[in-house]
Amino acid sequence: MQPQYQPAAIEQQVQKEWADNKSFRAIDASHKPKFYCLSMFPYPSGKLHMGHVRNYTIGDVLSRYYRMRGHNVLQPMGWDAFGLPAENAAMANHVPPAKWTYDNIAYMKKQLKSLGFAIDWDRELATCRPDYYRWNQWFFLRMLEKGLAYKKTGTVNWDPVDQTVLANEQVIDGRGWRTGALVEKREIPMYYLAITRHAEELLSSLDRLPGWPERVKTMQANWIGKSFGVRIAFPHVLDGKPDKLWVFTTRADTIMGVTFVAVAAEHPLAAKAAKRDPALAEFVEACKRGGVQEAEIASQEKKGMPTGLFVEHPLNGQKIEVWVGNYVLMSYGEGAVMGVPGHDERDFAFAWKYGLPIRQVIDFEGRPYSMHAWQSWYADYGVCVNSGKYDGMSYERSVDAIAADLKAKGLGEKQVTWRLRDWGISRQRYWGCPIPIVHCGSCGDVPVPDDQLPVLLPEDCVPDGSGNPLNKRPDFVDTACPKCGKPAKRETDTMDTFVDSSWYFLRFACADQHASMVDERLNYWLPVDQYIGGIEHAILHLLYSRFWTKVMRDFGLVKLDEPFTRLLTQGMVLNEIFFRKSDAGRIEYFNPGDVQFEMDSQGKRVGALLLSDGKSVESGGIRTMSKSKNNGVDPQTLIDQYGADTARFFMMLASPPEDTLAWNDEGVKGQYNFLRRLWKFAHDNQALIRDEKERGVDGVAKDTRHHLHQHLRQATFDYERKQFNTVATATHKILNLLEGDAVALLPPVARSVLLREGMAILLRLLAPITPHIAQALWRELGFGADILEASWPEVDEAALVQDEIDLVLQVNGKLRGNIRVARTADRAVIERLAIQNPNAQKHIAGQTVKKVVVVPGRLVNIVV
RNA sequence: GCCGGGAUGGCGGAACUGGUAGACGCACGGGACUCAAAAUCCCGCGGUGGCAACACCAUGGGGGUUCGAUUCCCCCUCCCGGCACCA
Repeated sequence: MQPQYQPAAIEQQVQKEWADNKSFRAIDASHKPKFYCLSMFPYPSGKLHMGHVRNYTIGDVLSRYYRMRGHNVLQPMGWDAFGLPAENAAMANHVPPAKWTYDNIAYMKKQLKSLGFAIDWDRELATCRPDYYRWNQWFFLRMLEKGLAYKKTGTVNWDPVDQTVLANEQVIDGRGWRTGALVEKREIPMYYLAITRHAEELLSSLDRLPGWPERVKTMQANWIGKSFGVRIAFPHVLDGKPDKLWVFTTRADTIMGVTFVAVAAEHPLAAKAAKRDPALAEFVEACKRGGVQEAEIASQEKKGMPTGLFVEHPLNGQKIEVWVGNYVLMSYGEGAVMGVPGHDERDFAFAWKYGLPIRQVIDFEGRPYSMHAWQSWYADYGVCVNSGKYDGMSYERSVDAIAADLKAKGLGEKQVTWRLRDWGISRQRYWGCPIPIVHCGSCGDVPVPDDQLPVLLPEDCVPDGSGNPLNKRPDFVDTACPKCGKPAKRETDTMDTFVDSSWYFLRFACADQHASMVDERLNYWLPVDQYIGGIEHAILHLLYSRFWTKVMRDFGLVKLDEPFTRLLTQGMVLNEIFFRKSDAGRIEYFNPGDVQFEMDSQGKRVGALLLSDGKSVESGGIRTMSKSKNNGVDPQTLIDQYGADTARFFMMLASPPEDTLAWNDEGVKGQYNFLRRLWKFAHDNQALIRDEKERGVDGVAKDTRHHLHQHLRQATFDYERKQFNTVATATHKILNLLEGDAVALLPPVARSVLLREGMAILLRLLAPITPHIAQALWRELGFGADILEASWPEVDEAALVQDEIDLVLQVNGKLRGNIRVARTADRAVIERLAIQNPNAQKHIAGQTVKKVVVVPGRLVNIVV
C-alpha cells in the first residue's frame, strides 16, 4: 500500500477497471427493483462548467447509493446538441455548427469520464443525429394528423437591418445584438403544438407527483394559470351596426366599479379607431415597437390613449370610454379588460395618471377607503357596496348573481380561462431539427411521407448572421412535391430545441432501436425514478416533457401518465464578479481566479487586487457563472490539481443540493487534506484494520461505538433525504472519532475491533461521493474486491442505547445548565433534580415555581 | 410588473416534528516540529462587559402566538431564479 494518497494514479486505475468490466452497463431485466436515475443532459457548449459537475455528481451519488441499497440502476447520458450557441460559434470561428458541436461532445465526454460517473455509455445519444431527430419529425407528423400540431401566425423579434428573427437573448435593451438596430415585433406563420388541450390534466396530475418539490408544482400550476371568471360583453354600435366588446374578468363582483375599458394595441377595435385618428395610430405603432419579452412589456410604464369610442355598461347602461392600454395582453383572455380602478392596482395607476374616475364598490368591514392612495388590501375580497341590487353580497354570491343577470341579457357567462398558451415550435434558424413540410404551389403545405424521413439537415453550413442559412441552400430547399411531383420548396424553419429534450429520457431505454421511436423496454425502465436538474428548468422543459409524454400515451406509444416520479431541482452555482470601469464608462470584467484579497488580522476581507498589476478591483456582487461577466471557474483545473474525488467531495460538502452555491476556492484544499488524512490513517493502521480474527463487539468502547453508530444513522438518514452536505460532514466526524484519543488509548484488541468496524462503515458512506478512494482502500484493507458490490452498513441499535443522558436545564426558557439522569428516570425525579440544581436555584431565587415543562430525553424548563 | 425561492459568525453551512443557535469545514490568530519553508500536529476563534465564574445581546428589519421561535403567523427590506426564441 502506498504511504501517500495519489489521486491521479488511483482514479485512472479504478476507472480502467470500471470500463474493462463494463461495471455500469444497465441490464434490461433483473430480480432487483429498477432505479432509473437521470440528470438533465448537457448542451455541448465547449467544456463542463461547475453547474454540470454539481448536477452530475448529485446524480452519480444517488445512482451509487441506490446500487448499494440493492437496486438495478440505469444512469445514461446524452447531448442536447442543437441550439443557438453553435451558430454563434460558427459566425465567430467560421466553423460549421456540426463540427463545433461534435468536437465539444468528444471533449466533454472525456471530462465526464475523468470524473468517474457511473454512466452506461452504451446508451449515449445526441439530438443532432438523424437517428434521433427523425423521430421528432415522425411524431410531429402524427400530431399534425390529429390536429395537435397546427399553423397560425405568431409574434417574433425582428432585426430590420440583418433581416433576421432574433431570439430574446439576442435583444439587448430593445436593440439587435449585432446591428444595434431597434427591434420590431413582426407577425409570421408558425407551427404550434396544442398544449392547452392538455391544460386540465397537466394541472390536475400535479397532485399525483408527491416526489416533486412543492415550489416546482406551484410554479407550474401558476404558469398553467386556471382562472374561474366571467366573460362580459360591453354593447356598442360600430359602423352603424350593433356590436359587442368582450372582456374576461375574475372579479365580476366589481363590475359596478367599471369606469373605463382598455384594449390591447393589437385588438381589432384599436386598429379600427386608429384609422380615424393619426395620433392614436402613432400610439398603437409605438406599442408594437420593442421586443416580445413579457418581462419587458409588463415592467414598462403604463400608458394609454382614448379611442374616442364608447361602449355601454352591460348592467346599468352607462356610457364608458374605450382606451388602448400598453399593459393589456392580446394573448390572454379577450385582449381587453374592464377597468376597475377602485379594486385593481394596475387600473388604479392607469386611472390616476389619466384622471379617470375611481369608485369604491367593495367594502372591507368598514375600513376607511381613500381614492387618493392605493392600499394593497383594496384588491381583497369583501362585500359589494354602491352596487345597487348586489349590495351586501359576498364575492361568491355577487358573481353568481351578476353572471346570471348577464346571461339573461345575452351579455355574459361564466368562463374558465388559462394563462397557458399553445407552444410555438417554429424557429427561423439553421442548427435544429427540420420541420418535415414541403410547400407546393398547387397542393399547399404537404407533410413529408414517413418513408422519406428523416429530412436531413445539411451539416456543412456556416451561418453569417443574416436570415436563415437554409434559405441559401438550394440542395436543401428545392425538392419535389410528395403529392403531385411538381417542383416545390422545403420548409426551412427548424424545431424549438425544447422538442428534442421533451422525450430523450424515453429514448435511453431503447437507444439502439432504429425501427421505431420507442419499444417495449420502456415498460421496464420508465418512469424515471429520480430526475435531477437546475431549478431554472422548473417550468418550460418539465412542462413540455410532461405534455409530450401524455400525447405519446394518448397515441398508444407509452404506458405512463407522468415521466418523472421524483424530481430534485439543484440550485445554481454562483461566483463573485470583479470589474473596473474605465473613464469612458466601459466595464472590464476580471476572473475571480485572477484576483487576490487583502485581509485584516481577523481574516475579514478589506480589499481585492488584480494579481497581474496589484491594483484594486471593484466587486459587482454574486451572480450565476457566465462568460459575459467572466466569473466562471473551470472545473478541469480543480480535477487536474486535486483529482475527481476531491472535486466531487467538495461539491457535495459545500451546500445542500437544492440551494444556490456561491463558489469559494478556499474550501477545496481542506477536502483534499481530508482525503489525504484518510489515506494516511488507513495506511498507518492497516495491520490493525486488516486483522479479521473473530471478535465480538460486546462492551468494546461503548461511548465511541455509540457515536459511530449515531453518525452512521444520521448519514443514512441524510442520504435518504438527499442532504449530501451533512453526509460529508458525518464522514469528517467519523474520521475525527477514529483518530481521537478515546480510540488511541484502547488496548490493541479493542482498537482493532473498533477500527475495522469504523473503517468498514466510513468507506461505504464515502463510496457514492468519492468512489475511487473508497474502492482503493476497500481493497487495500481487505474488505473485498469491489465496493460496488458491498451492501449498505447497518446501524447497531444496541450501540445507540445509553444508560445516562444529559438533559438541558432551562429557567423561563433560558439555558441554565445540564443535568445528568438515568435513561429510565421518571418525571418526578427529573423535576426534583432540576429544581435542586444550584444554578437553577440561583435563578429561581425566591420566586414561585409556576410549572415545570419536561421534554423526555431532551430538556426540562422551570417556569417561575 | 407577475410567479417561485432565499437571508444564520470573516466565509460555506448545521440545528430531524417548536426544545442547548453556530455541529463539521474553510479562513484567521497563537504555539510545537524544522537551519528555514512546505507539510503535519496542538490550542483559540459571534458580539459586548468581566481577572474569572458568569451575565447580557444576537439567526435581514418590525410585530404576534408560545413556558420556549432560526423553525409557526402577519407586515416590510434586500438578493436570486423564471416569464414562453438561451439551454
